[in-house]
Amino acid sequence: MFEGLAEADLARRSRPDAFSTRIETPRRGRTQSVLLQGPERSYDADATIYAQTEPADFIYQVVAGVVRTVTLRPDGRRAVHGFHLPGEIFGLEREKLHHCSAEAIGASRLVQWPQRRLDALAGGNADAARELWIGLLTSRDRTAERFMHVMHGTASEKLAYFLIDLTWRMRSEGRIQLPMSRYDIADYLGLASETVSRTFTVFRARGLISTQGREVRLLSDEILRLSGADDIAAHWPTTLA
Amino acid sequence: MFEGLAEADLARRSRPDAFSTRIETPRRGRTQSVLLQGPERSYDADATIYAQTEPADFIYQVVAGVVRTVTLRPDGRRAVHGFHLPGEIFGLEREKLHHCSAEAIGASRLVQWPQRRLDALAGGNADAARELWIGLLTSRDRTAERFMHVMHGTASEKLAYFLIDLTWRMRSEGRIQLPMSRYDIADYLGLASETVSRTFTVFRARGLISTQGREVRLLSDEILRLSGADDIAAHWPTTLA
DNA sequence: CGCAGTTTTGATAAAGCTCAAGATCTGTGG
DNA sequence: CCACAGATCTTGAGCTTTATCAAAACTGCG
Repeated sequence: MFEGLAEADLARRSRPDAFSTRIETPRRGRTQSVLLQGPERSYDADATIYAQTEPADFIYQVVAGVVRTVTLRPDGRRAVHGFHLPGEIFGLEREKLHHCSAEAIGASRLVQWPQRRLDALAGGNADAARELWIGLLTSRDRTAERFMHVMHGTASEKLAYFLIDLTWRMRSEGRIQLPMSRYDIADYLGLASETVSRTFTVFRARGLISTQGREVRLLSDEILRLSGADDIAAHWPTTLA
Repeated sequence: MFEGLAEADLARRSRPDAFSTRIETPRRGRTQSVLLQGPERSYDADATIYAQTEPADFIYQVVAGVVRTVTLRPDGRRAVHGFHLPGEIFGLEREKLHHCSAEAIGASRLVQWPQRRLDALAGGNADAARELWIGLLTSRDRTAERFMHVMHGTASEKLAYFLIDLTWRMRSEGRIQLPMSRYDIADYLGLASETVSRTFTVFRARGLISTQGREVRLLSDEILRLSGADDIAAHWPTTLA
């Protein structure tokens, strides 16, 4: 089980020149590396892209929107494995079947790519293989990093880490529109949704952030220290919105 | 940061025929796949194999003994990323530097292998590349799986999962000699060492295990249910020692 | 406007952490 | 072989954090 956690970052976190093709994205005028090419497919809000135990024939790259990967735990609770942003790849499996479900959060557009063609790519082309390899190592490291933050941290540290990580991945500078609900965040961080809410309130009271609905502004870089995301902090812009 | 969590299982968890060479191990009469070959190096108990921020020139495979990978967190606490058993590989990094330290638990023997030769292997040989690829996917999945158990579980679930996982990896049937201290276990599971102790006591009282020092016997497969390690449970021998 | 879903707040209880002390184990020197 | 010292492990009591249960405020949308 437990696909998805990591692939989120396979493309985004790896070196910007990771894959063979690249396109200019309108967003913030930066280049965005692209692995997959093919016809786009649209999904409505809350549409299921694939379900647990379905054959894992394709991997996907997000073009627009956000996808969450999810499993239902034995006790009936939901665990969110990851949020997949535009440019990010998910659905890569070791086994023949998907180990968790993928659902669109809001209307989304995706590109899909057959798993077996990826195999060929990884085996046949040394450069591509190397880049895929680095991407996987990166995604493993990201999984491990989130693990450490979430396992050892308080609710504040978890949420701070979540906000910083998401802000970074969205290429934003201190102002993000959260696509997901408090429930999603809670199930992602291993907290109760009420605790997520309360922690937002605490952050607001301490002047670390301001919120309007799902829009969050980071007001103080104290939140960076809270998050313990040293690697991100090192590259953080000096001023916040 | 946060190397090590995953490589633990790179060799062991992947398909048994994962790598090109294999040897017969005396242990329990099973075969054990081996990736690395070369001169062995011995380490005393508590010896440091490599330290954080050192150049990551080699990867290692455990021949005998057990290795733990560790980082010191900003608040001074220690986080144990993984325990590496005989046959398992660790030290594979994406960056040029090691992101955590590796220490021998008890006297150990290791084989080392230059990182760059691994690069060549992955890029040049399609079969080997494929196997390394699968190994990494496996290790990612294992990290994610542990993540889910540890993030959402109670102390009992965490410890049960730890015991089951270790028993499985040690190819044991319900009786293991823990190489690591309660402190190590606590820092691995994100618990206080006192909580680990208390949970052992609870398990003993409920007749799930018996202990003598660091030897643990699993007495009831109820501990399997507790652990939620369904994937392992599916392959579990029907009787416990 | 009003409904359904979401977010926030409040009160209470449970789980696990901290501090503290006692018990057990292990290795070492006599 | 025994005694001792240091480390490891266990147990206890109180406290902090977070989950749980409950309800009120807010939001978006038909």
